[in-house]
Amino acid sequence: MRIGDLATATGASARSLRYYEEQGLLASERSSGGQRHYPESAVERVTLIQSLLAAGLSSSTIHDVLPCITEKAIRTPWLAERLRSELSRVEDQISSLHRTRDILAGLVVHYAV
Amino acid sequence: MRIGDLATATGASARSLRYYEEQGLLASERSSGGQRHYPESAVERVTLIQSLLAAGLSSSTIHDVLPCITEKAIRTPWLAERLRSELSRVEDQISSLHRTRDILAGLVVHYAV
DNA sequence: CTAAAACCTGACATTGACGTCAAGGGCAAG
DNA sequence: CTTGCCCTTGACGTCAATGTCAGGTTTTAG
Repeated sequence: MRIGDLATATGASARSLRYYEEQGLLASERSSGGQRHYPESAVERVTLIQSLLAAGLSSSTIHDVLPCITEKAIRTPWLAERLRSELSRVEDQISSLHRTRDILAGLVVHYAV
Repeated sequence: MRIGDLATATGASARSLRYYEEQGLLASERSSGGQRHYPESAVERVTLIQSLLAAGLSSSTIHDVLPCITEKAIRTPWLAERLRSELSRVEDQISSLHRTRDILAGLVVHYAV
């Protein structure tokens, strides 16, 4: 598929897809004319990238952490530690959001008309 | 308390506190010399602002929604709707983060050394 | 073959919540 | 009164992901 197809399939803009590639998060084959072509699996890859970005991971962190999904060889202790660290960051973020949600919910109850 | 005290009490920088005031999120009295003074209650107010910012609310949204905590008069249907809308945004964000956490947790299990 | 649609690179613009620096004024201790 | 620290406003810088525009090339439909 070409970049426009991938864009509509994932909801990401073509600009974002090129940016992901520039950051080393997403690979592409090039046609003889230089245009990007992606396998079907790229859809899943991009939605994963979107999830991690939405969770507040930076693209450089994702770059450090994402390859382990496809390349099994680089299973280092450092990577495991990095993953655990990001996981706990996300868990902290979730519990913080839970408290904030409770605050908002309290307001909603209080201000229901 | 002065701005430095409030900063150390909340962990926010003095710059951030001035920014909150500029955005209409935080009030202050001024001394004769023009320096800001805050009541004790400002600590709670600032931590609340921090929570809402961390939850992804913009400062302008917080501006729309925060006064209802202190000023009881402005209980409008519009405000209630706005609150509900932000609440559901935060809830969506939480469940999205849950999925992301599960992905990361799966990776951690897989790459534990 | 030709026109339209999609794509390319490169560069500058944007947004939001701040950091940071400059140049000066306020305020308590000695 | 002076020293030193904290404060003031104003302005410009930052960062990350993305928008947007320009000028040119490739691919596709007819």
